[in-house]
Amino acid sequence: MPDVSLDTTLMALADPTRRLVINALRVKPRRAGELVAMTSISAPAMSRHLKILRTSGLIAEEDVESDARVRLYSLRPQAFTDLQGWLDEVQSFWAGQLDAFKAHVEGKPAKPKGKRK
Amino acid sequence: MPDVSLDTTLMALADPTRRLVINALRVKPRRAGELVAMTSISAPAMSRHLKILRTSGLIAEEDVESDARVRLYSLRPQAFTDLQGWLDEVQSFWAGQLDAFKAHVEGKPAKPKGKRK
DNA sequence: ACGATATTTAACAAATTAGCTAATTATTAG
DNA sequence: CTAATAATTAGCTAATTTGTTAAATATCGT
Repeated sequence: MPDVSLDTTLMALADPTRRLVINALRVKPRRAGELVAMTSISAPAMSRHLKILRTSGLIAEEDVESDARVRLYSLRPQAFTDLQGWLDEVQSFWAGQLDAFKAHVEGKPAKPKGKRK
Repeated sequence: MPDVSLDTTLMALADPTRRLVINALRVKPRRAGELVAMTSISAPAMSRHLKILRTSGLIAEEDVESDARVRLYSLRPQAFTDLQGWLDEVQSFWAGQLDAFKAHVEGKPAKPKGKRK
């Protein structure tokens, strides 16, 4: 079962090779070998990156009919959506800060001690 | 010169302690000591986390007039915005591939997965 | 000036990570 | 059947990360 927590999502994305994979899969699903050819790392190294991306829920693995040796990888939007949700939450602080800033500019030394809004 | 690249942003966010700091700063700016008290790590460890967050552009450091020993840390929205931009780009693949995906799903019933291992 | 406080830097150990080559598994093609 | 291909797992090493304690720096209160 994939671990779709924010922690594993961000950990999985915090590697340049894995983001290169993500960007490659944006265009279309790819085989592991294709992804190896796009980078300068070995097949085993790529395999491990793909495993991390898979268990973190960022990509999906799919078998291909014509050749059972091949695994096709593609993006899964859910994990990205969750991350976006967290980012939106974090960003929401800014609206609050803006209010305080406006109050400050308009004459009040905004010192938000209590909870607002 | 903060490094605001996507790489450092994600690397900085891919640590639970640092995200805890981010979440704490959502409410209001905090001193380093406050952040230490919220966690179970030592002050030096927190100091290094704050340095990483600062050099990655996610937080800002500010001196406080009443006491020159303390540093106030607060969120900076720019780095988050950049990350959101990247996420939106990645997500855009989904719209573009919706048709192909629908065709795939509707045209080819889920095939039995080959048993491996 | 002196001791206490807030934070950072230094030095080091433990854990994790990313890479490699070699071996393994599964499947295809001749 | 045998050789080749696609991908993964195993075993090892080097580099990086996170944590700790001790020391350093700077500032405050008396």
